[in-house]
Amino acid sequence: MVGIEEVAALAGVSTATVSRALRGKDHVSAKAQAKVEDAARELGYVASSSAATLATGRTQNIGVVLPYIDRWFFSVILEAIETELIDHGYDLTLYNLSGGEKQRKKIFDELLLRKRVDGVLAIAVNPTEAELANLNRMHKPIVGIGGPVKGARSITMDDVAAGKLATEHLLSLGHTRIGMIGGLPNADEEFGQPGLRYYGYAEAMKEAGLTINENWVAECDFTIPGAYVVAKQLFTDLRNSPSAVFCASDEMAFGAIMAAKDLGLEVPKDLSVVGIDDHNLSEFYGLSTIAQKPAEQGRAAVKTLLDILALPNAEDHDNVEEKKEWPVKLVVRASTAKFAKR
Amino acid sequence: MVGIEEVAALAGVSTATVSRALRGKDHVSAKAQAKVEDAARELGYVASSSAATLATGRTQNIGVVLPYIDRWFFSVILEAIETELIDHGYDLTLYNLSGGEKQRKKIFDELLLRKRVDGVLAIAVNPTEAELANLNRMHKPIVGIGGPVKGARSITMDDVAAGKLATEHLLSLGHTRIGMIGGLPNADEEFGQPGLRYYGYAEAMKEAGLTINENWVAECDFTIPGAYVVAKQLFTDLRNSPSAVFCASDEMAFGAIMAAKDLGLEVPKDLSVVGIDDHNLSEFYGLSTIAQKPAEQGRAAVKTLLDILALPNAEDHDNVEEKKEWPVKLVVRASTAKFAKR
DNA sequence: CTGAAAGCGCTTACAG
DNA sequence: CTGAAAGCGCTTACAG
Repeated sequence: MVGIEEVAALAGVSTATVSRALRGKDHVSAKAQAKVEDAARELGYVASSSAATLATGRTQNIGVVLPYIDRWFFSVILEAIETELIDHGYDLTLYNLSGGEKQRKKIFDELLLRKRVDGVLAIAVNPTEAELANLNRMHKPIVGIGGPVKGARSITMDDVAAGKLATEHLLSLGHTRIGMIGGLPNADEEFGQPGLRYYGYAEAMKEAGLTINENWVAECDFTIPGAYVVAKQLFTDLRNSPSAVFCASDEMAFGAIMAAKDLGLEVPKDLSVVGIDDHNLSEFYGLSTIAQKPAEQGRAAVKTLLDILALPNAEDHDNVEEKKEWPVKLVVRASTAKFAKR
Repeated sequence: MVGIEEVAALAGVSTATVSRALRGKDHVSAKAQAKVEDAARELGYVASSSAATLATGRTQNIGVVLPYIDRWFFSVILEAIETELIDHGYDLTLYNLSGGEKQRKKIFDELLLRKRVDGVLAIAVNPTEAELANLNRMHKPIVGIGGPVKGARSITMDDVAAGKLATEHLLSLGHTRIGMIGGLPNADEEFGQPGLRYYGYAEAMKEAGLTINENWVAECDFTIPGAYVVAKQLFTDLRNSPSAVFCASDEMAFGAIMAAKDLGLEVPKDLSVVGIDDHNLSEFYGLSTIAQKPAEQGRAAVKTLLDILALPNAEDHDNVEEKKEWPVKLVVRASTAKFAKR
């Protein structure tokens, strides 16, 4: 395990000069620079990050907290964040909240605070007041994605607007018998996104002067199989069923499309389907959807966080509430079409 | 930022006693223990991990290296590993290799060696000799999953056996016109799994005295859309097409099933399909497949790695080649049936 | 069982 | 531009 002393000895300079040369912060004579670089290379020297952290107070490490990994939105965003952090010389420590309350407590009360990370990225995780207070006490900035974080910065799309935009697309095509698959307002997700998307749907329907048929609104667990089952229920009576369905996620839309197919309904001739996400399989399914570009959201969040960390004063690292709205776009493909009697 | 000194002062003991009480390693009198715990709680003290690492040489952190996150196998295994590590008091630092050669070099030559991790878990990543030599120099154990690691321990299923088992299942049902979708032997994946699975298929066919029809073997990128396209090609001439297809992954099997459906073929009446993985959607698709249980593989790898790290002598941390075969099981569902003329 | 003190390996203000 | 030295905040062998 070669240390800085050995490099200094081989290069014939002090450890201070080695440190300066290798970090490239202070000026070092070209000659010393070269000697140090040669020595470091020859010995295969890599600085110990714990020693550097202890001396500087910076870990060059970001904690990422999320509730799932094995879901499209999360895995895409995680991959983008990781690449972006590495590019900026940061490591990523992963904290998955799937382990329940006890694990969450451990993560927020111990791990994140063990001076292990310089900042936190919270993906669809809403810290409690106490959790945030702890972070503030340590001057650890946190940036949220996938939902607004109370008392801190976040980047998130407007779920109500997304639901409304999707529904209005169906309305614009002449549909009036519009169902919805997704979460109802009381769903206990971290931010109630499912509910928010429902509100957008309800708002659009109301503005169009239409009433919602409650038999055509189905709660669902955001999975393909779940939506498949639920979608079939919407069509128990083909003489009285929706001509269009808004699904609160693309995966549910895939399930709905498959269910329709298996019932002998043609999409979009007999049924229009629109989702939210722009999943990487949406093009394959020809799904019209609301794109939310998670990879770009992730990169933007990394930039926000690193910009804060670049500020020299610790007070500037304090968390302040600041919502940045992420733009949302309708992508029209083959799963939606003008209403036609079937 | 409260440190150990403040806790010691409040508890009226030395920092040595605080450390001992909080780590629970050496014996401490019940009275001192209580005083320290109270003081630590009152101050919200959490030890600095960089200081602890510097003093002990242990980071309590494991580096996980993988080529993708946004793929079923990888996200499932990652989630399982993370939970298991947290349970054992370890953090997980994520290194995704999707950033190309330069990023890989940075990861293996700098990040992993910055004394940041105690050990490495490599998922479907095969370190080069030089990369492994670096790890060995630092006495960092590495355990591989999803492919054998040359010169180190690994847990991996036998891809040839899996391909053979899947093909034999089709043979046992009376099929002789068996196609395959997946990688050909020359595919440049890290370990050539695609090729290995093909060899299993070829071996089974040969042992059954059958020759392979090259028009029925299609290379594919392991995605659903890719397999959909390729599967349709297998059925350009329905009078002369396979009655069964072995797909080297479940996602490709899903694509094949959809393609068959869209062509008006019934699965399994007109076409039997078998995959490899036991993807979480396989039950939904009724897919017969070879289960490889990535979450369990991940947990087993964590156990192997932590067991090594628990050995007190640094030499015991050295890497030795040791392949542990992961058992594989055929799961029969609704996508395979006895051969029948169509 | 407990404390004083050395030491882990860096970084950086200070002095030159 | 460079070096000697203090200091970051823990842990642990040593002595008592």
